[in-house]
Amino acid sequence: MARSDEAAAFFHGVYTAIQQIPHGKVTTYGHIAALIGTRNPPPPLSPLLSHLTSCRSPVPAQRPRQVGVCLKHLPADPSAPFNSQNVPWQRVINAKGEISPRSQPEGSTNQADALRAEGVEVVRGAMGEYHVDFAEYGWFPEELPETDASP
DNA sequence: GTCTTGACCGCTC
DNA sequence: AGAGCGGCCAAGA
Repeated sequence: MARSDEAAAFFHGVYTAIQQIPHGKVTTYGHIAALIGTRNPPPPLSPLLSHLTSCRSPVPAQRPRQVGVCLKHLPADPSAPFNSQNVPWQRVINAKGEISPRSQPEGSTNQADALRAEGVEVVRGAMGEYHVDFAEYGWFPEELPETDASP
């Protein structure tokens, strides 16, 4: 199994998990990674990924960073299976409940605007950072819901 | 080929 | 209570 397949499976899992986020709700990069790790070894995911998840703690805590990379590489092409239009990347924020000020400051602003458009109350911090209240808008399911009814 | 960086998280000082 | 550091995986130069 080439690592590219592992990466593809990881990307697929990340995008699929993000698509499960309900409208008007937000979650964290870490939780997305946790969902993929907590999820039982599914057929699409190769055994190596499962091994990595079970090797250490039940949930590897270093995946979240890669989740951000996945979103970074999220194609904007509508024809792609997963694109910025199908995947609500805007509903993913960091564990501090804030929008990471990544490279382009406009990106965070756009993300905050998109969240507000969904009815999410985004509070701007004193340092210009955007904060979202998890207690009201957080979405942290234990596992991914079985949307796909084809076992 | 190798090296550095990155939309992060948790623990430690 | 606040700030700093290490660690993991993958893409880009």
